Amino acid sequence: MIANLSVTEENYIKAIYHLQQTDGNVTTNEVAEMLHTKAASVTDMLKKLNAKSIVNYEKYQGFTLSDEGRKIALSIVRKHRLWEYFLVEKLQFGWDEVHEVAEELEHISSHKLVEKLDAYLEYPKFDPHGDPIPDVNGKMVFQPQINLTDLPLNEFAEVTAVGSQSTELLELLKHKKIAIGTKIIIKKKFLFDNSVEIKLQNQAAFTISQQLAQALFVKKIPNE
Amino acid sequence: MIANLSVTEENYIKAIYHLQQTDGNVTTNEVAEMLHTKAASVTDMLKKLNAKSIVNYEKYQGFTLSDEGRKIALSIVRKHRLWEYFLVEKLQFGWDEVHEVAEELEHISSHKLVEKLDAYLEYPKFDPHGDPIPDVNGKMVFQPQINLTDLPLNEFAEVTAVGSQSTELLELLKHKKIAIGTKIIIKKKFLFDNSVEIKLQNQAAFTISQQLAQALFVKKIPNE
DNA sequence: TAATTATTTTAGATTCGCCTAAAATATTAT
DNA sequence: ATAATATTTTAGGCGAATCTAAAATAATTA
Repeated sequence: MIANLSVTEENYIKAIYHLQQTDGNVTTNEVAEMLHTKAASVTDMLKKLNAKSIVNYEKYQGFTLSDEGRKIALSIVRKHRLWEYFLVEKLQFGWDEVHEVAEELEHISSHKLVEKLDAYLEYPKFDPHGDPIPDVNGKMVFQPQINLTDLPLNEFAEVTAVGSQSTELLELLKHKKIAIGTKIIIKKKFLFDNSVEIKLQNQAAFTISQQLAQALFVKKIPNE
Repeated sequence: MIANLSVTEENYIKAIYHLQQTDGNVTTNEVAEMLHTKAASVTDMLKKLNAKSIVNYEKYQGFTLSDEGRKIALSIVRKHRLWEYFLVEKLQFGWDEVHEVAEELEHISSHKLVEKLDAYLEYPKFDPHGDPIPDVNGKMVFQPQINLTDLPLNEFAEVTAVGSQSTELLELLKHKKIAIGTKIIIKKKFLFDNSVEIKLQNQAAFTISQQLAQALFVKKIPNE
């Protein structure tokens, strides 16, 4: 069913999928930027993926993943997040160092490997960055979560996900001792620069920038 | 130190290494056959690897791996065998189904991954087929082993390795219930076709072909 | 040793993914 | 509505890895 695809093709499919998730509609230039390539190369690939019925594409009219394309994208995302979980939980990698390795591992083709890995890890629902792991059918848990900037003052919450996997962000989080599962309260919001004063368990309050607050997603938890 | 190599280059290096191990000197045609490609393609690659000082090559005069080439080959073999061990020991794969998956996994580039995997597996010395796993410096345990056809009658021995990873061989071994570690005695050798009658623990004796006997390597063990 | 055969290498194409530069189309602003 | 700008696509080329067919060299045999 799932065709034999090159690593390059898979990377394009994944990029389109992720851009579709945030942007809604995706442009040639956005894909080019995400893959550090040029628009002309993207057009070439779109024609190829269109011929394989992985995207619906008409020139100058934009494109979207087909159902088949989405299925493929989900299987790649599944592999990526399972491997990340494996690297952190079993091999003791830091959650800030697994993304690149998983970028390679996600292209290993054996279906049996993925299913056995999933079983070995006991079917995790979220990866180390808080992103949901699609199951074998592509279904994933929807986690009701809000941006930290939208959390009301003095409400208890827990970090559930981060907005990107950039090493810069992860380095900062590590330094601030913020990770998935960290309990957090907003004590104050400063309108001048939209920075927020937060407090973690057993720690003095401190202030984080608007940019950092926007990169954090949380879910409310019952007050203790 | 270890250059950035394409998967294809790595596969050539590995092929040359393995052929060197058995044959001593390797020919263009042998490499072509092993990689299911043509002699002309091998020549092209030899020129490329020569330019990178990975092989010593002079046209029409044969070729060998350089020290650097051997180092690279060992690191690929190390990864291949560690992954095979992981697949069998942790993910419960059958030893007959891991070879192809490991062919893909061996090209994952992260050094840190290999070392952490090795630690996680507690530094195994042999892969599931009985082949030694090179350590981080390329050193591996030499296992004194003999071909089953050279085992004297009625001496206790234990299977330590198999001569190939072909699915055909592994299927046959599975059916005969012969695996790494199986205790074995030769009861009789038949000169007509060089078949041998063997006996495993708690089993009636049976006869195996010359071809199968030649594919089995054993070490003698103290009589019980 | 000379001729035949086998092996290896070169020459010239092909496919994939990429590029730059120019053309086509769409969007935005005047 | 037209002009200016931005985006996307085409055209043509390049490097990696492959192929087939032909040429060069080595090995074998008569």
